[in-house]
This record gives sequence, structure tokens and C-alpha cells, in this order.
Amino acid sequence: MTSSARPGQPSTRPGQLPDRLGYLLKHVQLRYAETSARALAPLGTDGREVAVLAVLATDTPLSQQEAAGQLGVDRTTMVALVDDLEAKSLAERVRSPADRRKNIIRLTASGRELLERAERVRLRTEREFLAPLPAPDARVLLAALRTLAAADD
Amino acid sequence: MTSSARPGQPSTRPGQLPDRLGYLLKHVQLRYAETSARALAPLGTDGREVAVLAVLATDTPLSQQEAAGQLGVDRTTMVALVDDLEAKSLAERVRSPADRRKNIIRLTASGRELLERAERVRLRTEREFLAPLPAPDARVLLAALRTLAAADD
DNA sequence: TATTGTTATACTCTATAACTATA
DNA sequence: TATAGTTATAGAGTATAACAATA
Repeated sequence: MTSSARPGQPSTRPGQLPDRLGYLLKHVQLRYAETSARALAPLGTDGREVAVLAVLATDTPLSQQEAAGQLGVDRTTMVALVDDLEAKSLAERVRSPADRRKNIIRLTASGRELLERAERVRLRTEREFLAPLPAPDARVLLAALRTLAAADD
Repeated sequence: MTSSARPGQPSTRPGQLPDRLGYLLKHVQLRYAETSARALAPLGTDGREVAVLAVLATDTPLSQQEAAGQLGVDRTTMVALVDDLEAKSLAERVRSPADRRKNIIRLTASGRELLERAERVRLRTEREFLAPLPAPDARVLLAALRTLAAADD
């Protein structure tokens, strides 16, 4: 691809696509998702699943709904995520003794093992993805994204 | 939020969600999409549609496939986008005289008018969305996103 | 009555395959 | 044969509504 969107004039014309925040966020996100998927494929997993594992890998195990809250997904969405983890023997549902409505999700040994390997891959992938940026800019980017992700406007 | 992910230790623990590039990109993108949708709703449009209008508002009108290429979507996806624009009388298909297989997409007067108003809303929305950031950081963020969106790894 | 997990269902977004009309 | 647009269809991803078990 050439694309070559000239950064020429301020232009009376409506901002070119690559100047739009919405377009940029969407496409960078897409590009990273692809990059990440390619890097994690050899481990038989993807960024989504690894994020779920990471959330569940706390000292105090979470119920499905608590995990859903941290992931920012609906509890009905969480069901399928846990189903998949269980099917791959990466985690298991345990009825909470304290409140028998709740499923406590426990990572299995292989779940923790996969998470550990995936985390190494993730760190490498992020580094490579950000490589086109000068290091200080990469740090500013990360900090800015953290700020914008948290902002509760 | 506190989070305070010290860049100190490599950390044995799996990075918290808000430290993950994938999570950050996804959630910032989602937040911006919501913000943008809310701002454009009074105009009866959304960021997606405005992006399509912006692409089509060139001096030399584009065919559907050319527009699809610039938007980064499939030509089959483009069909529905143009359908919607036509249904709202914002654009119209004109058979290309040069190559009768092609549809040239022409914006109507009201299409250009909507685009103009939407662009003002977009600029204001972007400014407000980035307001939590120091101005220099906002500029670095934009530049970094442009770099990462373009990088052809 | 309210909450947790579940299922069924639907909606959005997008792509692949196959058709048509042109070239 | 190849290309532009179209249609039908299917696959993610996610949410809403309703239900069972439990509180």
C-alpha cells in the first residue's frame, strides 16, 4: 500500500481521515489486535483470553460477575468466556460456599502457565508495536491512553 | 483511579488491565465512539457516516470501491454505507460514463451541509475529549497514533 | 424481592462466495 | 477473463429479556 496522505495544507476541506481521532483510534486498535493475535496464535490463545486470565489471576479469586465488571463486559458475555476457559482446562468454576449463587473462578495450573508465557509474548509484542515511536513519545502515549481510558466525563 | 503502575519492576504479576496496550486502545476507542455519537446525535448522524461523507467530499468524486479503499472497509460493506447515504439524500450514485461498471458517489447539497456542521462538532468533541491531557501530550498522542496507524509492519 | 448465573434471542459490524453487468 | 457493484449468508461480539437457584 502507498496511501501517502500528504500532510500539506490546513485545508478548508474536511479533515482527512488520518487526522481524525476516531479513525486513528479505531485503526490503531485494529492493527494492534491483529499483531497481538498473530503473536499469541502459536500459544493457542488470543489477547482477549489472556486479559481474562490476567484478571482472574489475583490472590483473591473473583466471581464471574466481579470478573465481568473488571473486564468491562456484561455478565452474560462472561459466561461464554468462562465456558471457553473451562473447555480448555485453563480455569474452573467453583460454587462459592459463602454465597451459593456465585461461581468462583479458579485458574488451573495450565491456566497460570499459559498466562505466564502469554505475558512474555505480550510485553515483546507491545515493545515491537511501539518501536516506530521515539521512546519518550511511547511513554507519553501510554500515559495519555491511561488518562483517557479512566476519564469519567 | 489509583493504579499507579510503577515502571519499576518487571513484576512477576501479570500486568494489570490498565497497563495493557490492547485494553487501553480498545477502551479509549470505545469511550471516544460514545462521546462522538452523543455529540453528533442531534444532527441525526454519527462518526462513521461523517467519515464516509468526508472521504467522498473530494474535488474528484470517488467510485464506491475507491471510497471503500480509503475507509479501509470491504466493497460489500461500502454498499450499505452508500445505501444509507442515499436513503437520507446525503449522496447519490451516478453511473460512471467512462466505465459503466462503476458508481460515482456524489454528495448532495444537504450532504455537504451536514458534513460542514458535523466537522465543527467533531473538532469541538475532539478538543473536549483530549482536554484532560496537557496540550503538548495531546499533540504527541495524535502524532503517535498517526505513526502507528500508518506503520506497515 | 433481589441477585447470580444461565439460556435464548437479537442486533451490529463485517467478511466470503456467488451473481450481474459491464469491460 | 477480470472488475464493480450487489445480494445472500455467516461469523464475531455483545446486549436484553426471561428463567432457575439462591439469598
